[in-house]
Amino acid sequence: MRLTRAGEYGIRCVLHLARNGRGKLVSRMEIATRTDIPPHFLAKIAQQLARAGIIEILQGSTGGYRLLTDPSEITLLSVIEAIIGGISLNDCVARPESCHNSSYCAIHRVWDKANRQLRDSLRETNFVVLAAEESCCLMPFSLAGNSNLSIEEK
Amino acid sequence: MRLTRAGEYGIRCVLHLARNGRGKLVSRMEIATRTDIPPHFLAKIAQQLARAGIIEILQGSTGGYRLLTDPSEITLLSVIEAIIGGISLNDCVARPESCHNSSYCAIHRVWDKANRQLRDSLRETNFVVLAAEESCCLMPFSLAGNSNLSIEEK
DNA sequence: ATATATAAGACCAAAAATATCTTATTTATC
DNA sequence: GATAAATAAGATATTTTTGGTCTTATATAT
Repeated sequence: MRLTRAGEYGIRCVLHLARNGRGKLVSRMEIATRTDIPPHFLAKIAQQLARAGIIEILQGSTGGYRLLTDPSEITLLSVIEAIIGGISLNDCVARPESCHNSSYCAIHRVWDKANRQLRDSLRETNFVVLAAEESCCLMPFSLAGNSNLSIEEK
Repeated sequence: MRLTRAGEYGIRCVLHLARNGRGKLVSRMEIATRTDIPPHFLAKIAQQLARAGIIEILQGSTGGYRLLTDPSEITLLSVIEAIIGGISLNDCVARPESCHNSSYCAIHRVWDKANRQLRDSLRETNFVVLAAEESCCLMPFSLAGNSNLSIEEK
């Protein structure tokens, strides 16, 4: 497991939406601009977030994205796993059947424990906490503005 | 961070050596054959292990590898970090300067904590424990034999 | 000197990650 | 209904990482 760029973008996107509150609709282009995500890449990531039931995508000329659930119910774990799939530190953990007898394997147990701890840490963190605090990966909310942007897609 | 194939091979190599005891010299080809590692790839990995002070490489016609320290002092963490470099779950953790102000960043702290937990788990596990137990990633020691092999590199 | 081992680094191939492009669809508005 | 402005979906391209191989050099025992 590794936090890929896509995973990082997913976090930024949800964090931006969380700072706007649960129901607020934000256009893809605004999110992309504010959080410095390539717009087309964001589209792909948003689809994964939507499939996971985290955001809702609205089409049409006034479309955009918005959170489906309250930021307090959205954890770092759910966002990350929506983007990069299940977290597993090695194959052995993800696919026990790839080993002959993983239940007896000492190495397997170590990775399995580490994997559980990692998931627990990520699950403990929700987006109310993150939205409230400052994050170096994003502009502070106060600077982000809101405004009706008219951003051209090229 | 992710356990790459190279990291997996590094563990297998050290585990095989650990099962032979600290001072025992084992040829590269024997290790490669026993643990199913491509011989040339093993050479590369061994060099990293040697640079980290975990094994010693002996050249010449009776050369091979052997553990420099007691298996009880060798941890999963040291082997893995010898191969894949420092463990970091995201860039933010590896290079704090890559963020504007990572010390204030809520997301940073979550990853940092998870990272510490992971390293702790890996550091707790040494190769005496691993060598004693069965591991699905390797043939059981009893089947591995010892013998003077004359294995052709082709 | 020779045979047999590893050293070291160049090199290549495959996979994954990142990013973009193109065509289609949806929706509000006129 | 036509148009403009947004996203959908998937194909494609680029870059990076990983995995593996090959070649030439060096070391050591006999």
